[in-house]
Amino acid sequence: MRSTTIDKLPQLVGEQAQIHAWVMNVRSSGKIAFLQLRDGSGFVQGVVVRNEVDDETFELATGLGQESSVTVRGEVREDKRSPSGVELGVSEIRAVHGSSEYPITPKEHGVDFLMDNRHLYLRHRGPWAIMRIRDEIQRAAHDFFTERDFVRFDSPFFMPTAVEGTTNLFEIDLFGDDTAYLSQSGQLYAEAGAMALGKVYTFGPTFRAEKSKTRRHLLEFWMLEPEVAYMDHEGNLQLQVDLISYLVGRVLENRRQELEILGRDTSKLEPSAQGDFPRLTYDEAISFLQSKGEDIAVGDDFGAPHETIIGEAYDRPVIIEAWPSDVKAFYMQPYENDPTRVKANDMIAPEGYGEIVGGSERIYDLALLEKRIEEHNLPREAFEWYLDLRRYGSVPHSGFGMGLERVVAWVTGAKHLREVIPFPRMLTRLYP
RNA sequence: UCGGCGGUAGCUCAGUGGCAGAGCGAUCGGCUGUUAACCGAUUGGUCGUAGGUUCGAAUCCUACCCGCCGAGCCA
Repeated sequence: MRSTTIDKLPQLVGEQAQIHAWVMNVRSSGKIAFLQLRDGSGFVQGVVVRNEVDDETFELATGLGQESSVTVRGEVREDKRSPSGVELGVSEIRAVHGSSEYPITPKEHGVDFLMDNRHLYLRHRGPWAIMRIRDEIQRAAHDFFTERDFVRFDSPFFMPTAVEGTTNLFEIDLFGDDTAYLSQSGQLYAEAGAMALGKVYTFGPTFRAEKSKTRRHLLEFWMLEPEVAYMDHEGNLQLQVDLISYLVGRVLENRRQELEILGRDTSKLEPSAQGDFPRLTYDEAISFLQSKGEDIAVGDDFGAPHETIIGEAYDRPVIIEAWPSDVKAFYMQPYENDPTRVKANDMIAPEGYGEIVGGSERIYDLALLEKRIEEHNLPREAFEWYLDLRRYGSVPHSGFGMGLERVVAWVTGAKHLREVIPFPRMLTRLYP
């Protein structure tokens, strides 16, 4: 008999099947036992009836500890009570490996305990659903850029200097002679890539040594950063809206079961799949916040509560553009008619998930970029190669960064970013 | 770094000066359709750490450690 996987069982009703699985839980009476089985592809209930199997098999079934690994054979049966519509009438069980005193019991647990046991907790329904949605979003992003003839372009993780002088970086000792920093963004290198290949995107882990202890921060997170030569601010916004609406659409299309396991209200996601995201200028956003009674003035950056207030006003992500240049990074292109504002935007997710995208048109004039580097007190020598991009055939170009975990958290409805990455790295957690 | 809350059995928690508790888990037994199954029994403790007050401290005091939530910073 050929082995199959649980997700394929609904197509095999009435047939014999064999699966390689783990036992999540056993419920039994004297004459019947129910095995909750999982194999990574899905979940199914195995039913073992005493007078249909030999004594040895029945005793094996009722004695299986939580997370024992088993190979199970039986008949696939339709059953209305099962979420997948089928169950397995077990005729044969082979124990692969036992398990006893499994720490994560079928009752409630605290966050810290589950994070201590993250390597095991990943086996459970909620994390399973989230990891499959995370995968779908990454896969969809690659498809999106592939369809648009982008080239994936990998930027280094060891950096000679800060991309944006403001954030703290992790230092790496290079044999005592030199110091490198872990990348906080692949953007500058992506700009070089865009000049070589036209349309590129980087995707990889980035590191921020910020002592942030909130649900929206990790020390290590994954960022998707497209960069496009000859693309202006308007084109940049369009690309962002197209990408985000595409990602949400793909999850709604291919990961319904996972969203249901998570109890996600999909009606709250559907508008975001349609595109047509609202746009506010920075000044309009400030006025809006003031009208809500917030103590904020033009020139201030937004805090997390401000982002939440704006995000909650719309049923889909909202774009905030035309930022004051001094609250944003050094490389952002000012407006021709108002040099105090830059062609930069944030995209704020609904439901309080905060900023999911930050992007801008980049400065392409050499003199202006040199001036900004000086104004921001950045080490000029580390940026010579970056300035070269403005010396030889400089062109307008734009790009943005999307925080993968922020997007996955929003789409899945997760309470904390640590839930949406397999092994979160935080101020208070490096293990497992 | 700052503010708030917390640390008691493997897990989730109750216990505010007088014998260390419950539910779940685990173990054993029962039960023919269970859905975090149910019923009975058994098992289980450095009350975060150190010091202090007291006849007596999980409980009061001091210091420290750790965690959670929020702020700042950011994606």
